[in-house]
Parts: sequence; structure tokens; C-alpha cells
Amino acid sequence: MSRSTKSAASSKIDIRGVAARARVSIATVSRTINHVPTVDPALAKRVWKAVKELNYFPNTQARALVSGRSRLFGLIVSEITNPFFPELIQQFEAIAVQHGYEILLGSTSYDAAKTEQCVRRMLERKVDGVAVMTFGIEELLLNRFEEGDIPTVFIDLGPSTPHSRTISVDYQQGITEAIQHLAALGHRDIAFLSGPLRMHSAQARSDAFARAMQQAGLVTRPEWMLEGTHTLDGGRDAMQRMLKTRRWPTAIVCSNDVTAIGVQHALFDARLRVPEDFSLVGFDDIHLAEYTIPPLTTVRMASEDLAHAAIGTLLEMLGTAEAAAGTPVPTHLIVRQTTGSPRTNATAARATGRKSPVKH
Amino acid sequence: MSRSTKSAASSKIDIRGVAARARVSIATVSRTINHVPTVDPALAKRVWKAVKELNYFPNTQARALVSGRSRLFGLIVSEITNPFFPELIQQFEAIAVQHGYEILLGSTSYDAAKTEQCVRRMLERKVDGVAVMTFGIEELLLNRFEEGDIPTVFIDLGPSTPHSRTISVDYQQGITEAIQHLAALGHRDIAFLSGPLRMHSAQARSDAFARAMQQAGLVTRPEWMLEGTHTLDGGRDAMQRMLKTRRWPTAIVCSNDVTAIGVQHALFDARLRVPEDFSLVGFDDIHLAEYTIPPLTTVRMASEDLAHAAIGTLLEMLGTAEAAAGTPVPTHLIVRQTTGSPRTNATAARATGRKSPVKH
DNA sequence: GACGGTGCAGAAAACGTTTACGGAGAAGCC
DNA sequence: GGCTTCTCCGTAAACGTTTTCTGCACCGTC
Repeated sequence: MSRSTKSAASSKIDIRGVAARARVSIATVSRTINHVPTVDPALAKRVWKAVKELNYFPNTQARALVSGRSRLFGLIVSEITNPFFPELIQQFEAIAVQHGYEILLGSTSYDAAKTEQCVRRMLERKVDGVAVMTFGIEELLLNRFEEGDIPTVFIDLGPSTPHSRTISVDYQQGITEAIQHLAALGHRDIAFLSGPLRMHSAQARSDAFARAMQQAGLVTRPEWMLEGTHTLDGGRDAMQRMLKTRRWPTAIVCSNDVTAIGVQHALFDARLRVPEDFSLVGFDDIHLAEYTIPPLTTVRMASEDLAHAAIGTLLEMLGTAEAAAGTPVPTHLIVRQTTGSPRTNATAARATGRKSPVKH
Repeated sequence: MSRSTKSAASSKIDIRGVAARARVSIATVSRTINHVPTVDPALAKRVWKAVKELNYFPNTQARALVSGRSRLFGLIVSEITNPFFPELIQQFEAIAVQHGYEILLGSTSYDAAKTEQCVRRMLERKVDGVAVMTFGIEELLLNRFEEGDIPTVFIDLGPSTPHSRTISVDYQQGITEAIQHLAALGHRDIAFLSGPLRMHSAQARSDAFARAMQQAGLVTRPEWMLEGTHTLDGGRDAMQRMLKTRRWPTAIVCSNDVTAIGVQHALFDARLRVPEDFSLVGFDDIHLAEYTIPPLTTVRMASEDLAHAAIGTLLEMLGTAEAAAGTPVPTHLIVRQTTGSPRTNATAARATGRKSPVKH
């Protein structure tokens, strides 16, 4: 209220206004605010004073138009309502801001038209680079972004071209830990509930599961390798289907945490108990995993690591940063309360729905 | 791959290129793609043909620079990791896109510096309007956005000025339903766990609770009016504090769903059961509410309605749409499984931690 | 047949920056 | 002291659009 003393007619403050007030040219103003070192300290001081007094800030559009850089990173994810992605977005944004970039968000919702629109928006707004964590977008990106010469990083496992890189994740480590943990508890019949297998990261988790089972000397039964959708509903539906079959596993490993929560719900509805009747392992370790009832044992993949690697790679491709070591993002098991020893006769639970005391 | 036949050197297609190929002036190209009706159909056809062939799309920045409209709406929320907001964001974006706008997202994380930065970003990118659902931002917005002449809509209960409007929500309806539901089940001792009271919407929910209690002839005890943070951790912590006090309520109404999930977790940790030992009501009806164990009784406030009203108001302020009826966004109770009759002696549960059969 | 009106395309001026370029002055060298 | 070299500022040309304004052609009217 008392602040806008002389900047009352301030709706139109541009670089010219600042130049006039500081009694320098607009070029000097530009150089000053862009921290070009060759400007005389005395003039710079006058410029900053004028900037402050007039409450000036540069017009991003004009700046982008002439410099060719928008200082914008695109981030394309599958679905913003899956809690893992907001956590990733938050990290991604925080790190981007540290490097002077902002983010333009796009979610595909697993829909071809929306995906197409996403890519188009990114091109129209002239993003300087784009990070992708979804599927079904590869050919679009390669056709269009390469033409536009836009660096692309896939999280994870995308095509590798001169314009695109991949952040790899060490799925094997965490999933092997999970299988070993279950095996140590006495489980032998373990099912895997994957995400949509068209999605590279879902396929990779599925493969890691199969390998870990083999290493542990356990057999994977095909009917216990289910394809889900990485959603709450998908987890619930898949579990309900499995409950209709004759033979049940004693443990279920899920490709992400929301799928596991969906499974928990299906079991609750069927009056089955976790971990007494079924042990359950998730993947991602979203913040919510700590708050499910009971708290979810899960494989942690730090969204911060992902975001860090993605932006580092992007900056490197833009020539702004040195090549960072391309070590895969690590994963590891977090044991909470959805895993326990299997019942000696698992199918007994089916009819009774009895409770056993909550472990602690 | 086969598509880019002659657009190989296509990285630099601008309006001039299209004009040359269609043998018209750039003004005609501009008019055509902006659907100005005074262009000759024959020429328009040639232009569209050239656009297709060259895979042309306009440069958003140049367009915004000269036209003064960025076709961008800002959306400022508290915290993207609270699942309610992604749902809102998704709806908001979908509706914005329908009207030819995109959204620029900002989250304040309840932090003054981040809030300041948010506002600045919105101004720099020259958003055409901004919708706000957080707190502590009002004076910033009024000082800065009014200068920039940017329409602002608060969801809900913000200051009312020539430049800003408010989307109101009928909190009373849903919360009254909740209290009546609990009273009918036999509850008299009902606590309220609010969000941060600096936030208007949190304060409004708290007020609605007090009024509903009074209408139902129940007394609200001050020590049962707790202030939370609208987060998982906040809900858990508040409940843990309450469990240390001497006298417990039999039911708890929470100001949002994640708070309720936090409460559920605290009760689980303390070996107390929902709804046997405590009935629990949330607010928002996020998708996840259906998946908690047991599924959460909650007051539904449709994020779609909020988004719809916010964008409608924004368009109206921009003169693009007619004044829509300003009816408050409705709320209503969704009964699931976290509410039931209170035990005759609630404190009995404290020591035993016994189970009773799950209701259905 | 001259004249005013109308319809529609093109020329050119913005929009607010960055940056290549030229030039003025100071400083260094012989 | 004159020459070159170096600093650092200002002028002006971009960047890719939209939009105003001008002008041409065509039409109907008297």
C-alpha cells in the first residue's frame, strides 16, 4: 500500500523505462541483469537501483524469442493422480529452479490424443529439454523432437539416439532384496502384479522379478504373473481376479505402491488379512506407503535421485554441465508390516476369514 | 520415419516459410490460422495445405509478445503432494485446454519464499489469469497482480476486489450431514481436526463444524478443536497428542482426507480400531478415500466443480464468457466404513486393544 | 461513365528483449 | 607523443508473430 509511491502507473515498466531512469542504454540494462561481467560497477549500481525502484522484471517471452532459449523444461508423466508422480514433479521442479529453469507439465493419462497434444504443447512453448516417464511416446518424440533439436531424457529405458538419453534404474537390487526377504520368511509361492507391460519401467520390474525368483531357486508360475495398470483400481481388480482362481500364492509383489494399496483393499473386502493370509510388497515407496494399514513393505526408488539424474543429464546435453557419472539409480527394500511368515495352510483362510493378532 | 519427406530441413519453419509456399503474405497466413473470417476460401485452402506439408506450428512466445495474451492460466496450490490437488489440477487443466488455455503450476509448500517466487513466475510468464487455492498470498497478489491487471480467483474465501473474485463452497451442507450422521449413530463427543487456520478454507470448515454441532444440540469442547496441517504427518501427530489426554471423544471429523488417513495410522499404531473405538470422517473425497482400510466416510467436494467454477469465473473476468451463476460449490456426505456406533464405554478400548468383527 | 462503398490482401509497425558491431576513450608501448 | 591495444558503452538489427492501415479491385447506384 505504501510501497507503490511513484510506481503508480507501473503497469508498463519495460527495459527502456529502467534505462531512462538509470541514464544508461537498454543494452547496459540487459547486460547488467544478465550478469555480463564487462559492465562498469558504478553503472550497474545505478541500474539495480532503478530496477528496484520501478519493480522491474524482464518479459520472459521477449527474452525467449530473441535468445532462442525458453528456460523451460518439459516433464511428461503418465498420470498426475498417481501419488508417485507429484513427488517426482516436486523434486524435479525444485532442482530445475536451482538451475534457473521452470517446468512445463504434461500428463498423458495413457491416452493417445492427450499424448500427442502434450508433445505439441512442448514444441509450441519451445522447451529447452524434456524428461519423459510414461510410454507410447517414443516414436512421437523421436520424430518431432529431433527435428526441433530438443534434448530428451527417458526415465527410464527409452530409445537411445543422439538426441536422447536414458536414466537407468537398478530395479534388480531392490526386487532381489524383496524376494530374499520373502524367501527367508518361508514364502515359495510368490506372484507378481506388474504395470502395463508396454511401459518399459513396468516390463523391467517384471523381468527383475523373474530373475530374482530364479536366483532364489523359486519357480514363477505364469498364472501368477499378472498385468495391472499401475492404478488403485487396477490393483484391486487384478487381486479380485486372482482370488477367484483355485490356487493362491502366499505373497504378492506389486509393480508400484498404488497397485499394492488396491490389492490391500481387495483383500480387506474379501475379509483376508495382511500379512497373515497374504504378504504384500510394493514398489516406489511413496510417502503414503508408511500410512497404509498395515504400513506397506516396499522397494524404495527415490524420486529425488530420478529428478536429479534427469536434470543433470539434460543440462549436460545442453552443454551447461559436465558429464555426470551415469550410475543407475539405486533401489532397496524397506521392510514395514505387510510381510510376514506364510500360514502353513494358506487356503484355510479362504473360508474362515478369521483374525490373528496384529504383529508388532 | 517416412513422414518427413521434404520437411527434412524443417527445424526453421516459420510463418514466412508457410507464406512463401502458399504464395500469400504472412498477414494472410496469420489470419487464416487464427480463423479470421475475412480470408478468401481459396487462399485459406492453400495456406492450410502449406501448414500441413511443412508441419508448421506458430511460435507461442512471439504470439504472446505481440498480442499481449499468453493463453496461460496460473494455478497456485499449497502442496502438490496432497492427493486432493493433483485431482484438482487434472480437472483444471482439462477444462482450461477446452478453452484454449494451458496452465502454469505453482506450489507454495506453505513457504513464504516459495510463495513469493510463485507469484513472480506468474508475472514473468505473463499469465492471463490466476486461480489460487492456498493461503498467505493475498496481500502479495493484491499488490502485484492488480498492478499487472491480472484477474484473480480465490478458491475459496479470498479478499474481494475489482480484480479478484471468490469461488465459494457450501461447507455447511456436507459437514452438517456428517454431524447428523454421527449423532444418529449415538455420538455426542465429537472432535474436529482442522487444517492450518490461517487458510481460509480450513477456518471455514472449522466454523461449519461448530455451527453444525450447535444445531445438533451438541457441545464442542475447546480441547477437541485441534489445529492440524492438512498433511498425513499432521493428522498422525495431532491424534497422538490427543491420545495422551485424559478424556477422548468417540468420533473425529477431519478437515481433509489425508489428515484422516494420518489419524487412522496413529490409531493403528496405538492398537485402536476404526470404527469400533473411534468413528472417523474425512473431507474432500479423494479417490484414495475409497481405498483406505476401512474405507473412509468423508464429505465430498468435487474438484471438478471447483475447477469448472474457477475457470468460468476467469473467462468471465476476461470478457470471454457470460457471467455464470455464482452458486456455491455443493458438498455432501459419503458414508463408507469408518463410522459406526460408539462403544458404551469408549475408554475400555484403551488398555485391551481387542478386536471386534469387521462390520459389513 | 463517374462515384462511393465494400471486401480482402499486402506492407509495415509494433511487442520487449538479446547481441553483433562500431566507436570513443583510456592505457600501454616504443 | 604517437601508435596500438584494450575496455566498455551505445546503436541497431534481429527474433516470429499480430494487427493497423493502406490500397487495389470489384460492385452497385445514379
